[in-house]
Amino acid sequence: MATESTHPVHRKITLNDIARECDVSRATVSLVLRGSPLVNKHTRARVEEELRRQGYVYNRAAANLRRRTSSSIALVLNDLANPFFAEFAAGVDAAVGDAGFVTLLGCTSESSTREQAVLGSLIEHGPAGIILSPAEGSNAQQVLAAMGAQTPLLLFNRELGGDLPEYAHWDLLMLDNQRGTRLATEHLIAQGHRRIAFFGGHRDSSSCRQRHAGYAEAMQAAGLRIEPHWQVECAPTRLDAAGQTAALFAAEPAPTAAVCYNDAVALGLMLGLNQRGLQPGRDFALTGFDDIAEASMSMPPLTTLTAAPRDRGRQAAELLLQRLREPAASTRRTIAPVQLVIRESSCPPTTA
Amino acid sequence: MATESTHPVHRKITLNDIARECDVSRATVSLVLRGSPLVNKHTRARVEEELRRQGYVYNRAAANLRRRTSSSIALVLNDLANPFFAEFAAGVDAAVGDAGFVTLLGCTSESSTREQAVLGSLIEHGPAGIILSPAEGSNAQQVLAAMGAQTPLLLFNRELGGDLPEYAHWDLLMLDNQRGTRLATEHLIAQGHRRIAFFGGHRDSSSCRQRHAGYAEAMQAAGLRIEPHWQVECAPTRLDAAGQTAALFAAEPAPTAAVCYNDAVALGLMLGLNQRGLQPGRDFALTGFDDIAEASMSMPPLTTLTAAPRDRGRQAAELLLQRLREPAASTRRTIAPVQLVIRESSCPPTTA
DNA sequence: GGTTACATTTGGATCGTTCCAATCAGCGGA
DNA sequence: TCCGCTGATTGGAACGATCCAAATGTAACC
Repeated sequence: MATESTHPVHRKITLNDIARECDVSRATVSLVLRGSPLVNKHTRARVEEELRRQGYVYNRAAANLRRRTSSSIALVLNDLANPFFAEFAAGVDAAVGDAGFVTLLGCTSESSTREQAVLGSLIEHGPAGIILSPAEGSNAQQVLAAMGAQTPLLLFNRELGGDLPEYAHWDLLMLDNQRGTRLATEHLIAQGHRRIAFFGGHRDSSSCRQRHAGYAEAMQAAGLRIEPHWQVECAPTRLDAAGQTAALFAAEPAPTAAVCYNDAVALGLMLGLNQRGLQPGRDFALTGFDDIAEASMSMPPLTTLTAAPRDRGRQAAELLLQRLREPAASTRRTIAPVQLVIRESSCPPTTA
Repeated sequence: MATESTHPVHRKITLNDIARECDVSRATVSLVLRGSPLVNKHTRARVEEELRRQGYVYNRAAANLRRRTSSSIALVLNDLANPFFAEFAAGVDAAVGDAGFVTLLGCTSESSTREQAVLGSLIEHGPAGIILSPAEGSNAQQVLAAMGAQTPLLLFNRELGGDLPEYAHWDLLMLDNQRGTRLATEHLIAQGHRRIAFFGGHRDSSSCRQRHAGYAEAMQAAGLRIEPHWQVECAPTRLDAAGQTAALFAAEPAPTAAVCYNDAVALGLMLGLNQRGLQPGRDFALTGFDDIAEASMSMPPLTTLTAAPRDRGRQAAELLLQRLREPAASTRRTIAPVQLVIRESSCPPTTA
C-alpha cells in the first residue's frame, strides 16, 4: 500500500496499476478488458470496478505493437477543401469508425511532393491500409517509394501516372465519368438539342478525358457533328469558366447547349451567359457534374451528375477493409455509377 | 547467414534486421536513424545503405511507447461536410503536419452520443491533444467522461453546455460573432439604412445569440428602433430562409435591409426577394456570415463576414501545440477576428 | 608503460500490452 | 491417498523502439 490513494492525477494508469490494486495478475486484467469468458465473474466485477475507479484508458498502441496489428486507416486527399472530397472523407470516416478503426488524415494540396511527404509520415504510424486520391501529376513509382509495397492501397478518383509495378496490388475505385457525360449528352439530345458543346476542364486530366469521351460517344451515336470551337478548355473554376464563355460563340454555328466538365464550370458558364444576355435554362441548356450543394440552389437549378460522394467514401473504406480481410485476393477495379439529376438548366432548345 | 537474401517480402524489417546485417548493435542503428552525431561517419554510411536496401520503415508507435510521447493530434468535428469545417480541417492538418504530428480524424454528425464514442475511440490511440468542435447539445461532463482530464483539449467554434470542471484546463478558440454582425450592421447604417432586420438562425444556438447581440448593439448605438417582425428565425438553410422571406414584410414598416445569420440564409433570402419581385442589391440590401465559396459568385455578390476558416484551423492547431509545450500555462480563451467583405449586395437604400 | 581523454559502441532494461505454457485449487472417483 | 479433470490464474517472454550506464578502442600525454 504505497501512497496510492492520493491521486496525483498525472501519470498514466496501466494494467499493472489495476492488477496490483486487485491482487491479480496483469494477464487477468487483460483478459477482463477483452471480455474473455475464462475469468471468474466475481473477479471480473472487482477488476471492472477498479478500472472505472482509477479512470483507466486502454493503450491501443501498445496492444497493436504486441499483436502486430493496426487499428488505423490512412486517408490521403488532394483537396479536402473541395466539398466533394469533404463529403467523401466524412463517408470514409464513418465506415472506418464502424469497423473499429480510426482515420489518419493527410492533405496534399495537389502537390505530388507533398504527397510523398505525407505518405512517408503516415506510413510510419503503421496504418492497416491507405486510401489515396492522388495529387495531380502523381505517379506510381513515387507513391511506391514513399509507402513501400507492404500496405494495401486503394486509389480513388484518379489513376496514377507511370507504370504500376506488378507486385504492388493496388485496388481502384473510380467514378463512371464516361457514362455520366454520356447520359447527360443523351438527355440534352432527347430534349431536342443538336448543337451541343463540351465545356471546361483540362484535357490532360484523366477525368476530363473520360468525360469528354462520354460526350463524344453520345454525339457520335446520335450521328451529330462536333464543331471544333464547341470544345473549350478552361480551369475547373467558376471564374475561368465565366471568362471562357465567349469562345463558345466565337464562330458559327453556335451551340444551343453545353455539357460541362463539372458544376463549378457550369455555374461559371451561367454567369458568362448572363453577361451575354442569355438566360441559362431558357435560352441555353447546360449540365454539370458532381452535384455540389449549390447545384440545386442556383438560378436555374442545375441538371448534373451525382456521384454521392459520401456513399463513395463508405464504399472506398469497405473495399479497403475487404482487402484487409483477404490480402491475397486479386486486385479489384471498381467503377462507381453516377446518376443524372434532371433540373431546370437542361431546357429544350428555343424554337427560334 | 540464414536464408536472408531470398527476400520473402512479407515481414516487417526492424532495427534488429539491419543491425544483424551490418554487424552493429540495435542501439547504433537507432542512433543513425535519429541522426546522432555520436556515430562514426563510416558506420553511418554502411547502416544507411542497409536501411535503404532492405526498405526499412520506422515504427513510430513503438518509439512512442518507449519514449512515452505521442505524435498525433485528434480532430473531432461536428460536420466535416460543411465547407467551413472542411477548410478548417485542411488548416489544422497543414499545421499539425508541419509540426511533425499526424491528424486523427473523427466526425460526430452533430450527435453528442456519437461524439462520446468517437472521443473514446480516439483517446485510446493516445493523441497528444484534441481539437474539438462540439456537436450541438454536447456538454462538459460528457466530454470529460469520454476523454478524461489527461489530454489537453482545444474547443473550437462552440462552447460546451454544463459546468466546466475546474481541474480540466481547456483552451478555447471562438469566432467574434458579435463584432462581426456589429460591423455588418454599422456598414448598412453607414449606407443610409434605418430599418434593418436580423434574419435567420435559431435563438437557442450560442452563435446565433452572439450574432443577434452584435446587430442589436449597433442598432442601439445608432439610436435605431427594432420592430418585432424584423427579427425572423429560421433554420440555417437556403430553403427555409427563402420560405420565411414573407415574414419580413408582414407588417409596416418594412425593413430596407437585413443582416443575415449566415450566407446560406442570405442566399435563401435573395431567392425569396426575387420571388417577391425585389432585386437584392438594388431594392433591398443584405449581408451574410461565413464567406462561403458561393458568396462571391452569387447575383449580386454577397457582402459578408469572413472568418478565414483555413487560418482558424492553423491557429487552432498552433494554440494546441503551444499548450503541449507549456502544459501548466493558464488556459486561454482566444476570440478570432472576422472581417467584413463588402460586395454589391449591401447597396444604399432606394430613395423612394 | 600507465593514466587520462575522447570518440564509438553496446547490452540489457524498459514502455504497456498480449501470448503461451505452466500452475494451482478444488473436487469426484478409484 | 493418489490421480485426473476442469476452471481460473499466472509468470515470463515477446512486440520494436529508446535510454543509460558501462565497455571498448585509440590516441595522447607524462
